[in-house]
Amino acid sequence: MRIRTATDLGAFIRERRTTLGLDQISLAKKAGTSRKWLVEVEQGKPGAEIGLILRTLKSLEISIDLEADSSVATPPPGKPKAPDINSVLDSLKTRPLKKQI
Amino acid sequence: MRIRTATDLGAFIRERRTTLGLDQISLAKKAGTSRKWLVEVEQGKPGAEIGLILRTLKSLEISIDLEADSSVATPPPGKPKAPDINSVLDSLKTRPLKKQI
DNA sequence: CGAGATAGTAACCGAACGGTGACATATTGT
DNA sequence: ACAATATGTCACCGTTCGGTTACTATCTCG
Repeated sequence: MRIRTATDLGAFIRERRTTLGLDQISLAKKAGTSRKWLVEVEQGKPGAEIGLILRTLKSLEISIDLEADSSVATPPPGKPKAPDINSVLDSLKTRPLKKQI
Repeated sequence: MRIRTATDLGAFIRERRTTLGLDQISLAKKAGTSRKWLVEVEQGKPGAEIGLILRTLKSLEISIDLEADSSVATPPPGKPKAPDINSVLDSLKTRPLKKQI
């Protein structure tokens, strides 16, 4: 996926996370960060630095591409995980089942 | 170029900058940042946030690719710039003409 | 040699970040 | 209905970041 903004980055991370069947806590722990930070990134909040990076690359006309290494779900060898239909649906809906009022 | 560390990122930015015949001040101004920050990034100093981003993407097995949009030097239309042989040499040497002692 | 340009470095400082912990909301399963 | 899980949000706070402003070193050109 071509990344242009912090929102792009957040969307891609979230999509990949749900596809892998991970919750925010698990990923935060894996990455050595906090859930708060992950929430902000997934929402596209441009932290100071990432904003500067994106602007710099733009100034240099450099494009950023992110790619999930293995097609759909490739949990680290040894952890089958079996993300069933639910996680796939989640990744499609990003969680719009909220209230619908 | 496949980006794996902050050092990769810095090297790529610096290479692209010199290829375009820009000095740190010009790029910093273009990107809306400071020369200090640019120096640190080019040296591969992983700011807090970029480190987290890289770790997160790694945790999700996402790969990052950077690509200079136009082959060699494509200054924004209207600014020919004409980077002569010198900048090309610079990009090859990264500035090892220092002292050589 | 001297002037100019570019890059690396340092100290200072206000602002923003990132972590922690708690709470609210929403969805799922029993 | 209830508990459990997951996400979003908030306040607090220590740390670090990023900008500014010097100063130095190196290289180039006249």
